[in-house]
Order: sequence, then C-alpha cells, then structure tokens
Amino acid sequence: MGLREPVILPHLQDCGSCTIRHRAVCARCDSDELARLEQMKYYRSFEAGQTVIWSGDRMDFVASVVSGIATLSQTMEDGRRQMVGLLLPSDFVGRPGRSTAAYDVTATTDLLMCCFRKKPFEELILSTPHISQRLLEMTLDELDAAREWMLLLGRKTAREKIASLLAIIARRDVSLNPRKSGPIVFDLPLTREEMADYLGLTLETVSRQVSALKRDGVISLEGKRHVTVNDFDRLLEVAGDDSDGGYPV
Amino acid sequence: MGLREPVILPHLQDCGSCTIRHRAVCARCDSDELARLEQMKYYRSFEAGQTVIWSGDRMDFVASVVSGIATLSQTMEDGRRQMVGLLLPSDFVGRPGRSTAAYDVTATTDLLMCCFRKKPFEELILSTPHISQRLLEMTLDELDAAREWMLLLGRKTAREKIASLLAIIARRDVSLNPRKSGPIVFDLPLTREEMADYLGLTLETVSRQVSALKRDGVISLEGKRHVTVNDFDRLLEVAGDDSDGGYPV
DNA sequence: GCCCTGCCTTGATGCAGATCAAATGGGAAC
DNA sequence: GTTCCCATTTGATCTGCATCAAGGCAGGGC
Repeated sequence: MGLREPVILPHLQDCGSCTIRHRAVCARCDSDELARLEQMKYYRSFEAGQTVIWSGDRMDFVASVVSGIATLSQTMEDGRRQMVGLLLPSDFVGRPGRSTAAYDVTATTDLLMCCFRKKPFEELILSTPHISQRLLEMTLDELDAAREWMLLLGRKTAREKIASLLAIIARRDVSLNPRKSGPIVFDLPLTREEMADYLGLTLETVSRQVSALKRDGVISLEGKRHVTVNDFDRLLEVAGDDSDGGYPV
Repeated sequence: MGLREPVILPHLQDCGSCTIRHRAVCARCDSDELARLEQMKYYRSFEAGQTVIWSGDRMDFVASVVSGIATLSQTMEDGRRQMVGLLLPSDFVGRPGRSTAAYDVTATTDLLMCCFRKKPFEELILSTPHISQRLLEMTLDELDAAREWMLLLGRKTAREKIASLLAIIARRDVSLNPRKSGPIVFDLPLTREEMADYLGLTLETVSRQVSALKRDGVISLEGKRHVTVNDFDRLLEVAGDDSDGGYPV
C-alpha cells in the first residue's frame, strides 16, 4: 500500500474538470482503479431549464458537472422556493450511501454531466481511500459556502445580498479568465427570478437593487445580463464582506 | 488489507459520544490505529458563555463534543451575527487541512470537548481510510442540515422559523430520551437572543412569536425555558415542513 | 429584607421588502 | 417589417418584522 504516484483520472482529463477549479474527484489511484472508474462513467446532457432530478426521486448515480450550470433547490408545499446550491463545472453531486435525491436539481444552462452508477462507485470508495479524502475536502468546501450563505440569508439587506452575489460571480469569473487589470465583465448566468430564489428575495426587489447599484455607479449594465463591475473593492464594501474574505466556492 | 472487525474507538467509549447519536469518529480500525488515536486525545472544558475559539484564530486541533452545547457563528463588522451551526454531543468540529478557525465557536452551556492535535490526526487520516469515510458521512449530514436551514432563513416567516426550531429541539429530545407517548417536554438550551441569531430574527420577534404559539395552544410554557409541545403534528404544520420531513441532525 | 443585573415581555412606531399591477423592451417566429 | 412572448423594469400600496422604549420578573449578593 502506501501512497502512489499522483494521477489525473481519465474522466477528468476527458472532461477537463480537474483543471478548472481543482474540485473534482482527483485522487491518487493505481491503474486498476483508474480503469474501473473509466469503465463506469457515462455522460448525460440536459437542455437549459430541464430538471435533472426531483427531490425524493430515486437517484442511482453520482456525477460531476462537465460544462454548464445546475442549481440545487428546495420547494415548500405552497411554492416558496430556496436555492441551496449552485453547481459549476467540476462540482460533484450525489451522496454515497443515500438512495434518493435530497433536492431538486435543475439545469440553468445547457448542461453536461459525467455520471457514475452509485453502487460500483461506492465499492470503489471503500477500496480507494484517496477518493473519500478528496470528497471530504470538497464537501467541507461546500459546507463553508453554505454557511457563508446562511449569513447572507439571515442578516444581509437586499442591497448587500445583490452585491454579494455579483461579487461571487465576478470573483469566479476572474479565476476562470484571469485578466491583468481593468473592470471585470461577465454575463449573469441567472435570471432575476433565479437570483431571487438564491438570495431569499422577490424578483422585483432583485431588479430594483440591481438598478440601484447601476444608478450608484458600482456596476454598469449592457442589456439585462451583461455586467461590468467598475470597482470591485467598492462592490465588496457594499456586500458587507470582511475585506477580501473570499467566498470559498 | 480489506475490512476489519468493527471496533468502537476508545475515546468514544470514554466519552460516550458514539452511542448518543452515531455521529462521532467511529471507524473500523486495527489496534495500532486505536492506540495512536488514544494517545493523541486530550480533554478541554469550558464554562457556559466562554469562547472556544474566534474566527481567524490559529486552530491546531480538531475535536468532538463530549457533553454540553456549542455554537458556530459568524459576525459582520457592524455586529450583525448569524449562527451557522449547533454542536451537540458527538458532533465534530475542525477541518483537516485548514489551520485557522472559520467561525466563532462558543460554549452555550458548560462544555467538554475531546480534542486531537491536528497534525497527527491528519496523518492518521491518511493511513486510515475508514476515518475519512466516517468524516465524509458526518460532513454530508451537516451540509444537509445547513441547506435545510437556508430554506428556513430565506423563505420562512418568523412564526414558521420558531416552530421549526422547536420541532428540531423536540425531535432531538425524543431521540435522546424515547418516551412511549404523551406531550414532549424539554428545556430550551438557548436564550431568546441565541434563538434570534440562529433564526435570523431579533430577540423581540422571537419572544413575540413564542408567546403567540403559546397563546394558540401549540405549546405551553412554564417559566421562560421549560416547553411542553402539546401537539407535535400541529407544530410541524406551523413550521411549514413537508409532513415529517426530518431535519437531519 | 434590599437592590442589582440579566433575561424576557410588551407596546408604539417606522421602514425594507413583499405584493399587486402595469408598462417596457428585446428576441424569435413569421 | 409585424406580432407574440417573456424577462425585466417601474410604480403604488401593504405588511411583517425591526427598532426604539418601557416595564416585569427571578435569582444572587449583601
């Protein structure tokens, strides 16, 4: 036993996930294990708006996002909805040891996922410690993100919430496409309603606060989705974040 | 290699944690590993109200709660506070691979913790796969709890929030001290202000809504802390929970 | 007994954000 | 081009909770 040479799993090479944000199932495995993982993987694609799985449905796979964006959400009987997670490329979904989905998973954009049937994946975990160590690391990151979000949902004003969301998207965008300097520019991957469901607001309030940030010169808008962050520090300030306290996703 | 006989770790026998809610670091280890864990453990106790560690402080240990209750919270510069977690006996705190605390940890009641220095614990994890598998399971539970709480913070009314909190405490109480039937009775382990910080409310609103639930006959109060849940189903209904959708802590 | 201190309740008022409603604008189909 | 469809914006009003402000009450020290 002992540690082996670090190897990038083949599905990650194929998918390009591991390089993106170092969050995928990137373990140190021997070639047998690599081969087993490789054999059990398969792809599923979804169109924007499609539901991947409903909360409570039988879920016999785990998966990582290859491209596109998916959301995790919960809905109350009367229709109130709260998004509880955003799945970006390389993010993992599904829980070893649980047979039904705990949340609605929805494709926000066109989505490609790399799936593994749950049973053999669980067996692989048992015999391959690095995978569960990697999964633990990822899950702890998600937990931090969820707790950061609890502060936002429980204590921030609408204006702060919007600024926080924009800051997160901007920060992620910068880390994906590093720029030397100048304003950060990106397209919002979410509708106003999706933003509202994420932030615990109504879509009208989201719209108003986005307009207010624009009016105040913190951001500029071209159309409804194309955002320019004129001054990132100012945005962080409005967000009420501790200086530079990075949101860990 | 392969699986070994299941063994309860000695610190868990000592602490009684593992039996309480099956959430401690209860792995299948061989006797060498048991001995190593046993050697590195030590205890720390705190009085009610004391701070265990501040967010940002160096944290060179991980720990599990033996007895008492601790809270995890985040605070904004201007003093707004949000509790992001409740640590009950057998809950684990600390993160392998991170050197500073991410949250304020505070003893709500008198508290006894069973600690392990982080460095040797991390080494043990590397060589003992069952531990990280167990930690993964626990972390996934915590993540589910955090997401459940996001729905509460983002979308529930004050009345629903209070009922949800009472339902969680009542449910935990029942699982600790199973009763044949009749009303559920317990003492609130939190002040009104702590409840408010957990629920994203003010203490005045908490007080008013508790009084309202009492007035409506959903609960009875004796003094300020001693609660009787007259009708648990009614409480769940007020909480807006899907019928019996258990909060996974 | 006294007072003091912490925790809690209750009341009055104000406001941020929800709700209800209507108008605008841009893209796709034709 | 025109029309339709939706996402979005904007306006008017309402309301749940925060805020500000007084008490009430139980426990501990003296």
